[in-house]
Amino acid sequence: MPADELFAERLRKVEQLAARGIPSYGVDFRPTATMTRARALLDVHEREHPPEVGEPVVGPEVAVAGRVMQLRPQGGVCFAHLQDETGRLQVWLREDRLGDATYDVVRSLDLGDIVGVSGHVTRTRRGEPSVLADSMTLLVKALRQPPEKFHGLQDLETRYRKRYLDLLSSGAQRRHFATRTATIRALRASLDSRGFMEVETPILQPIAGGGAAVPFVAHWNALHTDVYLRIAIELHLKRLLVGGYARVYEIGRVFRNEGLSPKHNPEFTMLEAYQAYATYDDMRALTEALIVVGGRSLDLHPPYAVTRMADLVHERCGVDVLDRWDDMQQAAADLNVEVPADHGPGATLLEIYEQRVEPELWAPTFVLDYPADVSPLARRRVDDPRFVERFELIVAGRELANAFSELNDPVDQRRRFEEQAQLRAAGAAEIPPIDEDFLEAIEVGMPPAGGLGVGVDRLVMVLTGKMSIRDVLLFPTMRPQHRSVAAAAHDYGHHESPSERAEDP
RNA sequence: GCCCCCUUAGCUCAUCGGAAGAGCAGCCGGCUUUUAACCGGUUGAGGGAGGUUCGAUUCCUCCAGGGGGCACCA
Repeated sequence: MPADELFAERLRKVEQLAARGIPSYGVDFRPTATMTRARALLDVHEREHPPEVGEPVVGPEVAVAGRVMQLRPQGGVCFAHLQDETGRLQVWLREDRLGDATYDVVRSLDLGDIVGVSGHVTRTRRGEPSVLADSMTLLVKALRQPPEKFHGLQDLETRYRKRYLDLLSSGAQRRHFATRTATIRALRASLDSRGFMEVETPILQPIAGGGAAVPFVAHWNALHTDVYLRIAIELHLKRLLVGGYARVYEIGRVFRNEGLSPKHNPEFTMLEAYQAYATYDDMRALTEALIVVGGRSLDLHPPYAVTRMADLVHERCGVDVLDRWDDMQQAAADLNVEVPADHGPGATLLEIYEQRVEPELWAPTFVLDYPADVSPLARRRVDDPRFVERFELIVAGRELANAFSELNDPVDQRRRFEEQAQLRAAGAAEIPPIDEDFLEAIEVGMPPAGGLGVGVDRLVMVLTGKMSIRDVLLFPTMRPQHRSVAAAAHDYGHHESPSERAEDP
């Protein structure tokens, strides 16, 4: 039967109930127990009042509410499994207890409806814990069918686009996303307990800096100007260090105008934390402390391996990159690593590392000391200014964390921004323009500090063993479907904006 | 942006160059301790647009969406 006929059939039931004065929505009902709690009450009752053989169990009275997931009507009796957040429980609906009027409602129940049931917890002849209903109230008539009751929702696209269907038909999925929340809660608690202050900083920015990524553009009608969605949190948190806070962090969404992949979602959750009078060595300790909070099944117990990038490349590729610094392009060529000709030694070294070393790093490893020219916000090493005090934590070939001793020398910072600006002028759209407002803040004086960024989604992927970032996002970004795009364009009307006038690259 | 694969009923799955089949859900009837309840009856489908063919769901082209890979990705 086509979807619209199934829909019409349920709507017809709503009207029939209404004709008899029975509402299908907006009915107040106060559950006194969850499904899990009601089961527990039955267990306790049976322990304290062991039932005689053949005698019916009459446990405590409860009121439960949930979605109808299974229906087994058989004439004057009907068994249904109701589901709430905690689980499922059978309710036992009898015509002789409910009366004709209510039992007519039972006869019209469909899978997916939400009902409230009051009665004593008991156990049926087959031993199934149940609520023997003294009353039943229809709370919601579902107009659309839930997914197939046995196989659940299989279609990946539907599970991503209509996550509510995925969740309501899969307790495993509900538990899975609860672990994501638990992980984030643990990160927050850990930072709070270390004296970090959680803050909120702007998402709409005139210059989206703090990283290298093409930003999303938004239009601000009142000011007739475009603004950008942030690509990182960094620069505002550093302004707060200037302002005098010693330890700040934010867990929030950042946006990068890039393609989709199992490891990339255009919007994702970043944790950034900054600590005054600390270095990247302190950030390493902090990273270990944070990761172990969420790390359960995986072997993520610190201490982790610590190696310098130059040493890793030397060991794994047999190339002494420090020796061949001025010859790095040739070193890459020798290793069959393709590098754009305009890459300097540092960028070339990073390319070699990312292609040849990083994918092989499975056990948690801190990779230390990145080239300075690819790390414009990090402090140079005193002993070798070609490198900065920066590390990434690599687990299973993925970057989980990125941290450095923050650059607080405003003169060096300006010089590095200007070098970056040259790359931008040469066509690197992912390099942000110089942020004078940020430089001014640094010029007021930012204490030496360590900073840490953690890709929360990737952390959750590692902790839960998921291979796709879509599986740790409740609502992953999906390509808009045509019908909704047309409708949205119509709803919003047409506003000429700089972003619309700009050529799409 | 490129390459490969996928799209059959509301859901879960079959089949096929020659009348598209099932389970669940739905509808009608039966059933007062069921468990993916059961029994009888019954409605309903090839993502979209073209092309090849006597005939296309099947073969071809394009489009859309999805999955994987590449590119991109501090």
